[in-house]
Amino acid sequence: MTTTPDAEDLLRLEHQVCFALHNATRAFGGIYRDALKDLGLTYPQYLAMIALWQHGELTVKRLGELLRLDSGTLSPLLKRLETAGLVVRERSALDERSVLVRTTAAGEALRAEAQSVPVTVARRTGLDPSDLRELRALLGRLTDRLDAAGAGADAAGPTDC
Amino acid sequence: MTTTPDAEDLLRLEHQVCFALHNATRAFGGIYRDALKDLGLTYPQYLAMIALWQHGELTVKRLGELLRLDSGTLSPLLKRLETAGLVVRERSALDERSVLVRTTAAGEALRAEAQSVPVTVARRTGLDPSDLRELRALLGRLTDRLDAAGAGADAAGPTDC
DNA sequence: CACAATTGAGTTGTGCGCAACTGAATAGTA
DNA sequence: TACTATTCAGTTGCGCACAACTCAATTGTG
Repeated sequence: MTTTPDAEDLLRLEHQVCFALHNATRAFGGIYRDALKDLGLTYPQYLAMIALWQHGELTVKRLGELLRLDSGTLSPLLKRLETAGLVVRERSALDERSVLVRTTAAGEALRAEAQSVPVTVARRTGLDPSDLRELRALLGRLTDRLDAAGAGADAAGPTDC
Repeated sequence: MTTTPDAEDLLRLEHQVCFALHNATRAFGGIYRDALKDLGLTYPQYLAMIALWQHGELTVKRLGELLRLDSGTLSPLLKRLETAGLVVRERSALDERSVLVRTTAAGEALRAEAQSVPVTVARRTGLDPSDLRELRALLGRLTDRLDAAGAGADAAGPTDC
């Protein structure tokens, strides 16, 4: 049915969706790097703080689920946040395998400063809030789809070739 | 005009567009990692090869412009591709500051194998080509906008607050 | 209860991405 | 023609992402 589009065409840089995605992520990263400089946070650290502000005390595992990160990334990241005095880590008494992470007073204090970050980013980018909401929803669906495709064997529907 | 949305709301994990973007990029990365395993390439290396297949010989600088990467990232990446025997680097005779990068025979041979990668990825994700085209265009505009905002001072238009 | 399997956090190693820097080559200018 | 400024590639250092691994704690099963 679909005439196979010229194979050559598929390998053009401009045609790689993931490349466009990658670039947008990095461009956004630059904006955030700037906005977060004063807070002394990297963007992933900022996301971790957001998760902790929002949910309160979390295990490393739960935090990893929320942020889509494994312990290999989170452990050193949390260690840096702890060194910065923003969080504390403590073995769970109920399950000694788990480690509970929670914000310190300094970490909570940072929350007030962080309020301005989304505002700054929105202003700098000048993007329409409703467009952003739509984009976010679209990306969410895309990620779910890709995760499903990554987890199982072939996705694309049961009747696929 | 727009009633400032609750500041608390802006710091919710689900509301971070960049987070959604980041996650989609990483989810896509997983798919590509799989698809590229046989070629022995990482995703950024794959993009570099695509650029070289498409444009032929390129300076490191030009390649960096195409891929949105600086020499700090490209130099070691190209060194790895050279070690793998896929590209060669050579000082330009016209301008001894520049280094020309081009594919080897092995690098060209890999092109045939790489033809299947976009097909595999498309099949695994099962995403509608027209949706993808639209998403790519949207992301392109977003990136341009973010780059402009990052380069200049405040973007958001001249009449912004 | 004993013991294998699983779970949770951490470590190690590799590669990417970026800032800040070095050093050589070229361009621009007094 | 000297001399400064810029350009280009590369290096260093740091943080993130991920695979593969370790080790202790817990769970499941006989």
